[in-house]
Amino acid sequence: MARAATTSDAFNAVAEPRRREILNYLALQERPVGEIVDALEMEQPSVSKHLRVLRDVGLVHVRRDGRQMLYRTNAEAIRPLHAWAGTFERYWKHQLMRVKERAEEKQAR
Amino acid sequence: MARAATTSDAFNAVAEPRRREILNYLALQERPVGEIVDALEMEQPSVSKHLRVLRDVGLVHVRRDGRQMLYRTNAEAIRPLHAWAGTFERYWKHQLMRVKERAEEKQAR
DNA sequence: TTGACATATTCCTATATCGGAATGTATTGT
DNA sequence: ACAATACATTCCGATATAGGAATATGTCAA
Repeated sequence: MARAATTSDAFNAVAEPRRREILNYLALQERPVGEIVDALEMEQPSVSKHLRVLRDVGLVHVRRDGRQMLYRTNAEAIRPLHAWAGTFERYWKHQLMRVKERAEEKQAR
Repeated sequence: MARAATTSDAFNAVAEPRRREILNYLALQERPVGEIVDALEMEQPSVSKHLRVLRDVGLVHVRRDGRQMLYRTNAEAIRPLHAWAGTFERYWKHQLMRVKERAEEKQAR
């Protein structure tokens, strides 16, 4: 078999650096495609395709305004990702504490 | 061109569901490959390959113990992911607040 | 209706996997 | 040294992109 489809979930969608850039850019406020193209210096078809993926997994919302399409990041859809990563928080805190303890032991000697 | 290499960063590495399962499993304590194979019901070569990817991006640590290789999740490497997703927290909180406000307005009428 | 503008989609190609099967390598026990 | 155990790697085939170029679609303005 081959790899899982990118459109399957948020994890795959944000694996692409360009799509993360787009999400960052659209977090503050909605923007038309043309502005994304200019701001991020990407080809228009490329932006449209990435937006399509982001839209399919619900990471962005769209609405039409005349001939423009206004996109904005749907932060809600990023929560599961944050939540998953967050389950490891206690572990890295614990790891950091051990590093700190060792440093203090060394200091004591 | 084609897609970015999976081994390039943590985002790509965790895009694969099986690798997330492995990370979850190895978070609590280190385990030999064989136990991962049994616990997650995956083929041994498959597990080894996923571990290789995780190791290349620093998401797991390894040490040898006799003929076993003991792997454990390096939670530290997940922090950047958590941090990135966390930058959107204020937005989803804001969105939720608006939803709540609308509900209350409706209630008032 | 026609033309211009803003986006989306399609077609094509090179490449990056993922899984399965087979094989290679390292370490231990006898 | 040799067999057994525990993993890792390689080779293969099917599929999923990402990007570029060209084209299609939708909307507004005159």
